[in-house]
Amino acid sequence: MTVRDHNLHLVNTLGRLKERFVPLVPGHVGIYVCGPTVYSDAHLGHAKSYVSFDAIIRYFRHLGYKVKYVQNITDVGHLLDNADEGEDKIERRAKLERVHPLEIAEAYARSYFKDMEGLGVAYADLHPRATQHIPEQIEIIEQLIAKGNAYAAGGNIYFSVGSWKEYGCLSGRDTDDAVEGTRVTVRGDKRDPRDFALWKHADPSHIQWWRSPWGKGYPGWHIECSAMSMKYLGEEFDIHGGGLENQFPHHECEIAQSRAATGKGFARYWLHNNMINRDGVKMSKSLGNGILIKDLLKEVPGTTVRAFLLGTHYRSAANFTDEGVKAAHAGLERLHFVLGAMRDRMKSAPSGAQPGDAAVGDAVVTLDRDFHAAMDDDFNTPIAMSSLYEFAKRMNAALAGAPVSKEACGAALDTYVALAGGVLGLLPVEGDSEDGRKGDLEPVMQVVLDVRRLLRERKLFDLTDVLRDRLASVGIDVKDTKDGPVWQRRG
RNA sequence: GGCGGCAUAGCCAAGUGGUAAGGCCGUGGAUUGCAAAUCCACUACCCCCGGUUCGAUUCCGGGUGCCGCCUCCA
Repeated sequence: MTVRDHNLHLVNTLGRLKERFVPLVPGHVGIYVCGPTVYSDAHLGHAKSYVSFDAIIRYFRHLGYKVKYVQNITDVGHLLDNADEGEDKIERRAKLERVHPLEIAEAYARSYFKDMEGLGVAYADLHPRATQHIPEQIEIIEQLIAKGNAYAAGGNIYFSVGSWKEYGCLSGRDTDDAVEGTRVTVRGDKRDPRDFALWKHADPSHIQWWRSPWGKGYPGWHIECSAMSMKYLGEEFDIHGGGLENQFPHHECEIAQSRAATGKGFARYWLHNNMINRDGVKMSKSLGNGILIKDLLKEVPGTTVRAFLLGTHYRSAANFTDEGVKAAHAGLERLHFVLGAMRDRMKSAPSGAQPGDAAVGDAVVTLDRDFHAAMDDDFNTPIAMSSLYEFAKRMNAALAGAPVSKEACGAALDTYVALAGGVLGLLPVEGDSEDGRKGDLEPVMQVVLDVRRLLRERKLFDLTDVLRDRLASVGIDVKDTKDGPVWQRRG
């Protein structure tokens, strides 16, 4: 498989510049994206992040790259951000429900994957778990100690930020100033307030702990991603992605400890997706305005959620509003309509050159060019989607005009499906729900529509309209097209 | 308190130093027995105040608002 010609540029947080993408190994892309900490159900913030990266991964594959996508599952280690006692989120939940922490992690990991399936997000090639990579984490810590970048204090191991001059290269933070400006005193065992834990001593109340050269304990938050990304992608790899909120300190710490341990460059391109708000305000548990993915999917199809999310650039903050979702849904129906129109036409289109082929060919060429230009420009999905709408408009017009050949229509269909469906995941999957739910009613509807046709021929329109209204009242929409009536079940 | 980002039509949202994509909604038209769908047309002086420039929505400074991170901790 060869890689298609492209001019992909992406904004690298490391350096804050738009750079041309050049893979470490030609034809291959290694990418690591920070996965969820599985202690509760996934919400819209997760959806924004993982749908964005899903489109990015799909685009790389579309270009012909062999992609190795690694996304971790964090099942240990994060501490509650606003708790005084620094309690592990998963352990806290486990204690509440009186089960083992891994049961919590397992349950929510499943829930997460189910949500992602609902959103049409493809699985990563590997979903490694933090608790299954403790030895790898310990090994890195040992390397850091040996190189003088980490030290033991009070049973804990800390990374010495002062020993690593590049610290701050990602977030662009002048850490010295930051420290100066605060009244922070060096607390606990740290030599420097900027230092962060690589390994924590486990006190008896801790449920999950592991043996280490430094006694019973558990890993710090940042070290897991260094261990898992480098294990599966190498000490230097192409792309590291994640949410903007993890840029500092999480990713900053990852870079420092990884580079210090290996002497290699770690990730070459850093991609950060922006957040999602609701009605202009952030979503949070305390405000009670958060939305769980599984709840939203009860209201609207996954493709609608994708259309809404991809309608905003991944680096821009999205604003979730009910109206916005409705708009995304309505627009998506047009994208689905033209798909159906092309598929229908394939059944009847003649072979051999036809007068309408030029218009179709034009629409395809324009779509192909504009879509790729948009995605090549830092994965600009909103622009890519606009090229889809432009295509739909042209294609609908073409199909209503001069005859179109099967070949031309087929080429248009293939391109459209590859881009709208394959890359952005906005098209219903073939053999999806719709046909299945229609199946059992098909013979009955044939009878009903046949009778209605006879009534129409006799111009008994009051009766045909009653029939249509009554069908609508039981959730069946009938539309009269010039090729005859079509029907579908709503909802 | 500190650092960084954003602010575009009723809603969602791209983008550019030279008078602003696309989607939804709305209006008018074509088509239709009607409706739906489809197609065509129309709808924004880009948060406020200064500055740079021949010219700024796009650059700089200030203000306001919102978002993220840090400030307790990993």
